[in-house]
Amino acid sequence: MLDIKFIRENKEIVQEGAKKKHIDFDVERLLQVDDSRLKKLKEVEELRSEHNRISNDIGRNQEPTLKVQLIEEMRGMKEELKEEEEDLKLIMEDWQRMMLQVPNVPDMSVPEGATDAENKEIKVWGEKPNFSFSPKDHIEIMTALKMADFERGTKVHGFRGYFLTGEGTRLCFAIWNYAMDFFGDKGFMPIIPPILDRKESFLGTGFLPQGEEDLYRTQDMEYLAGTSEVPIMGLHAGEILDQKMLPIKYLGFSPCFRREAGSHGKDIKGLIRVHEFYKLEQVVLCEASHETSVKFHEEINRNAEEFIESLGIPYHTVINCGGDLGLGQVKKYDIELWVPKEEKYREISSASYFHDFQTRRLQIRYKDENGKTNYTHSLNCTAIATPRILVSLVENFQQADGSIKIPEVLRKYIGGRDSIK
RNA sequence: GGAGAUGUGGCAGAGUGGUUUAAUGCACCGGUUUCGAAAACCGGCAUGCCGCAAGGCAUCGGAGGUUCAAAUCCUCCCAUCUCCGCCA
Repeated sequence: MLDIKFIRENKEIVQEGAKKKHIDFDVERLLQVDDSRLKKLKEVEELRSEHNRISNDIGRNQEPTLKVQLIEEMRGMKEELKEEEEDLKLIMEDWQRMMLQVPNVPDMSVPEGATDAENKEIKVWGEKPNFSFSPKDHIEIMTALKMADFERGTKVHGFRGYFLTGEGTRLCFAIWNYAMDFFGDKGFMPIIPPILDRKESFLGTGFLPQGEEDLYRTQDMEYLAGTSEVPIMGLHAGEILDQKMLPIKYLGFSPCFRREAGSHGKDIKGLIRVHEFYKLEQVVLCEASHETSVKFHEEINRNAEEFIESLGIPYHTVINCGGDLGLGQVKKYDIELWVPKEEKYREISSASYFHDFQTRRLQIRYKDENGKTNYTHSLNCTAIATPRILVSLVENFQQADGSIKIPEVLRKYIGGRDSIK
């Protein structure tokens, strides 16, 4: 959510921002609704003021006949006030609905474009493997090594189901434990949040009201989060933090549930697109300055790059174009890993910042040194997602004999072994 | 799942229909005093919105309702505590 005053004072910027994001939003219409909101608010408040004044007089007045007379008078006024309040309520509902739809303004550096096809590559790292044999895809490799069972996964879960078995499971634990150490060293506090959450945190982070169809919902009207960003952002909702607490850096670990509605034809096999997976996520709350947000955005994205580099998997980083940004995002980088069999890069990480878009919705604030209350800024970036990482890991490190070479840094987390056979 | 109790500012805590613009204390901030500090004294001290300002409106866990008037009465929801049941 944006500040209505900011919108009023910068309506061209907000309108241009929506256009760049390819989101259909009419700022003029919002401002018209806001005009009527302010007008009606003034009328209602004046009536209430008069109403309160006379009510207090009645309370103070001990003379019975005058009291009865005033109470009679108030009845008529009450009717008028009720009507006006009803009008205001309707306007407010319209206003709030629109306010939740105002897209945050993308940064100047975000490239134009409608879809992810127009994201711009800004970095390439690593050497793509040259195989002396015909490489296999991750499904074939992992099935042969009994690291995963897709057929039975489908039997038990249905479409997009999978079991991780044996060394596949061990490899995940190794990656999680390595990531805990790696990101822990960078000052992130590990945290396991509730992933079955009330709707407030989804509204606050911007996954609702848009995006309802991508979420699983329970019979108690709770939702399963698709990322620990949701509950972690909810963690400090409604709080006024001490500036000395900032920046707050959390490393969330959680299962993630995604319905993948509308993507039925895509990635129908393997571990690329699944309904449930596990993810370690970097979440940062920092002071309300654009420069600080940018600094942390670069930092958390770089953390994710360094993690991938330490594993030795070739990747590139892209800056997402306007049309590929979410409602609240100001700017986003995706890190994509090389998948040899497909001969293309696939997304593993996504780093975004929001300014105060999320924290305004969630009411996460802090007092600065002047005693002024500000909304914090928020950012998040994948640390590592499993089992998707396994796709690139097993395909890039597959050997002629069908085994997989384990990256140096992971070995101590998997019993010192250097390969999976 | 059942029964009961409770929910008031950063904290403690008064307030059960109308001089409550939410008492009082603690904490915190500023001042006086002091070489400096403590103590004492004086002042300030919730949040949001409208307004250039004066000022006004709203908020006592949340949402509705009754009333001329609600922290106070009613309904539903949420949370906490105590007990019972169930359970990894």
